[in-house]
Amino acid sequence: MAARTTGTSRADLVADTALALLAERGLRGLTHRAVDEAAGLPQGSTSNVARTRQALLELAVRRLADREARVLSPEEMPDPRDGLEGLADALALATHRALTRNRDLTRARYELALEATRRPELRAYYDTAGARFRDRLTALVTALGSTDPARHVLSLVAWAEGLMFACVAGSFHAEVPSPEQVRASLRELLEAMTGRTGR
Amino acid sequence: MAARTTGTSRADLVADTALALLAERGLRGLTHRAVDEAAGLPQGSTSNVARTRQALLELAVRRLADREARVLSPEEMPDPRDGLEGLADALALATHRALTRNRDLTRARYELALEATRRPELRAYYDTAGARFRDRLTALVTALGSTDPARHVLSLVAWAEGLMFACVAGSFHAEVPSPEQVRASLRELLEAMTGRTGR
DNA sequence: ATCGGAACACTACGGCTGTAGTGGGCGGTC
DNA sequence: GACCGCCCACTACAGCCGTAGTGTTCCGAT
Repeated sequence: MAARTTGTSRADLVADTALALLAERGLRGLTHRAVDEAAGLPQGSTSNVARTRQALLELAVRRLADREARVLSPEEMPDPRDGLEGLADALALATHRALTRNRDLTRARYELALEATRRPELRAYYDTAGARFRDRLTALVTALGSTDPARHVLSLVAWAEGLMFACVAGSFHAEVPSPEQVRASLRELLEAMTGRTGR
Repeated sequence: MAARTTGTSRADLVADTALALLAERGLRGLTHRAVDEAAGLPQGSTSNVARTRQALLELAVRRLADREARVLSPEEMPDPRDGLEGLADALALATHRALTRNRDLTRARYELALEATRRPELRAYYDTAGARFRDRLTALVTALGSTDPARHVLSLVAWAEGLMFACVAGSFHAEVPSPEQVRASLRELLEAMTGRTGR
């Protein structure tokens, strides 16, 4: 649990606690009162920050988008001149972080993604953040000589997303794969996309 | 909604309705009374078939495993002699079906996968079904000359799973990709795994 | 110093959910 | 034909959830 203790506004504290709760107990465990309790706030606090459930979900999604934006920020993106290896390294690192340090955030994201299916207002945040990331990725694979950038970006994102989902929601194994394995698979993928043959 | 109308036992009707509800309204929308109503059964029926919520979830997961087992049955698997193209075709077809005809089933599976994180009893069904499918896939990629079958199977499954999740829970686009695109990407993946270079 | 407003703590309530209990009808058995 | 057991419809109830309302406290502006 353990959301921020200081320095952040009350709304951020509520949002972070909501995300932690989402990761731990799912959508069904996210209630106004549960957030109050988990955050150590007096009863009614969450209700005041976000009166309706819809508002609470939007608060959580907005906060999630904020925190993930920092992780996938341009500074974290590799230099195009680092080529295939640079991109593979950067993506492997981001994936690995999502499964370790930011595991709760990742899990909360999947919970909310499913919910966003039924709440169009939530979709907006996902769509814009996702599109921005994909645009940057498109530029990178194009620079690498991709023969079909749009399809290749979708493929890359799907691969990473599927790996993360499986690790976090346990389709195959609870252990996170070693960064080397992730890098190896990513290199393979990228090589296939650029027509290069593996070593 | 429209679950079965005849021929199936009451328990199956309840389970199918639960799965449909899960796809449409998520875990929060799955309640005993909601199933009664959606299935057109008198109040209390679902409660009798599965008294506790845990029992209802297990019923749904068991039914899901049954229905998916038919889809991913050995008969649907390609003949190893059909080679790379055969495997790519089969996987593309299965993926495409999961996104069209069996879309609700796929969505329900993701809902339950997230819930299974917190309910170990549900995990068992996923684990065994998944392991069986992966074993068959391992044999196929090995026959194709994969240089690292275990990792390659994980990679293939992650790719397909990620694509399906994105299409169903809308990370990038609600439209399902054309089967040709799916096949193209799969061929690329498989070629990379077997060291073959794409034409 | 006073006023106004915002953030906050607390209470209330209608509705829904999970689960237990109870009686009735129906089919198979001696 | 009488009996027994199972499945089923229905009711009951306690707990929790979302949301509205109300009074209070605190702070900045005047």
